[in-house]
Amino acid sequence: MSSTHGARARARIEVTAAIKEEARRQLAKEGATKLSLRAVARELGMASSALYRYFPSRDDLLTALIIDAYESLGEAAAAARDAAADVGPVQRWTAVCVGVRAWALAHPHEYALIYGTPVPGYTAPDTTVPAAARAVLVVVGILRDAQAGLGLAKPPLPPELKPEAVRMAAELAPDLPPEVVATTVAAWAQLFGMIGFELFGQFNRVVEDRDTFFRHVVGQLAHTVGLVYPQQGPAT
Amino acid sequence: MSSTHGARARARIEVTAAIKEEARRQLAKEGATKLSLRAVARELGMASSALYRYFPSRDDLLTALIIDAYESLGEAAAAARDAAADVGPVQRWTAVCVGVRAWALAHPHEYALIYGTPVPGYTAPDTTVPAAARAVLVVVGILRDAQAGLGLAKPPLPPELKPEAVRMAAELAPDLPPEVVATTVAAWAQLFGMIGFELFGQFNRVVEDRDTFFRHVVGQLAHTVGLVYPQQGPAT
DNA sequence: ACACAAAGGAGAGCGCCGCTCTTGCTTTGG
DNA sequence: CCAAAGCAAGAGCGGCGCTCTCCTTTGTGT
Repeated sequence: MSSTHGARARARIEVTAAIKEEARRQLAKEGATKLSLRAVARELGMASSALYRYFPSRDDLLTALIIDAYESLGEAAAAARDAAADVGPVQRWTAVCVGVRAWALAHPHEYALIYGTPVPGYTAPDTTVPAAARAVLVVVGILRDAQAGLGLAKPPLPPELKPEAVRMAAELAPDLPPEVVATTVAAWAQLFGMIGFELFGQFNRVVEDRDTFFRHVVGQLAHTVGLVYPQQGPAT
Repeated sequence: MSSTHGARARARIEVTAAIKEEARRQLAKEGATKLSLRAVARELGMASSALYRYFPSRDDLLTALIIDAYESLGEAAAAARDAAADVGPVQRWTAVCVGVRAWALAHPHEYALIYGTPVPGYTAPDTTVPAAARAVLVVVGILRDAQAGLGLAKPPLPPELKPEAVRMAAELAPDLPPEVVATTVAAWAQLFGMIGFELFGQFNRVVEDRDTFFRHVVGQLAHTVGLVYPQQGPAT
């Protein structure tokens, strides 16, 4: 029971939070490569060596920030879904995609941290996996709702990809058709291709009206994953 | 005309090439963040300060490597296209996409350099733009050939995106339908979403048979950009 | 042919960085 | 009450990007 017993344990929690807070500030301002333990310690008025009592290395600090970033993105996605609770599945899908993009634009360095180039040694610990899954589970939930409601179209899938799709479905959403799960994973990756291109400057001098462009592409993606416009009424 | 006159100018070219070569080696082995001017100089047996006669800063060296990487990718794309000269447009599209992915898998750090997180204060100089365009112009050429041959389907496009599409077409391929150009840009971004996810570990424990998965998604993308299977015969 | 300017190379040094080790001090728990 | 554990601080190591100074080599105009 030495969790939050004494003042010592409490202080440790507070200092850890303060370190992460300051690190996040530097991350947002300068990016991951400029984040330095010495600068964090300096800003907090402590010796740089003392910081190693809380994070054994710079990469461990970054890992903590990565997990927080995944959580933050997951919350943004969930919030976007909840704000679009009373519209059709396609609109809800679009809302979540737009929300994810908005989060990325608002937190570019944190986006880069989780979806950009991995850090030097680049072995993501398994602790990041559940956090990373949160956002994608939001769209999976939308597809689930759509299936229970208006229904889902079954995207085409070549037979040689069927076993892979079945495996993916078993791991991500056993109650959804494998075709839908496989296509959703692809759409998810494609979504972040769009966002990454916009964020990392690949759309400079190419795409100007990015809001409209993004919404259109996301609407097309809704089609490919099996969501259809409610007006068209799928067969049940 | 002091271009390649004396032995001095020649030596400068050679030393510059040697620096880039060694830098590329380190880049391929350790990644961009680990690339250090001092290590390059050490490996070349020269003082680190001497290196600044050739590249005024580390970022300038990186910029040179970025341009080379774009060129390398463009050549890989062109080679894939030429190797698939005698098949239909869809197969040629697929071949180029597969070639781009293969290049990325073979040169992960160079891929990360150009499509991953940009370096901190770094804004891509305009010299990189034409190099970056090479690869995408390869697929534009395929679409051009398809239009001249079996024809192109016109992808759906909402009216509010029409002016944007027209602008993009004017800049990239004036002889192609704006709908096709806009959709191709989106597909290009989506393609790199897939590649980035695979390369940066986002597909770990999610997608296993990545060859098959990638080929399928790329085939679907061929549809969305307006390429149709020759067997189905488009209207002319 | 020779002096002179330009270019390249080498070393020392500045202020950063991540990280370790040692030395004390404070809190904690038996 | 006292040993053990936790924590802060300082010094220090090697490495980094980059600058400055000094010296040698090279090319060139007279």
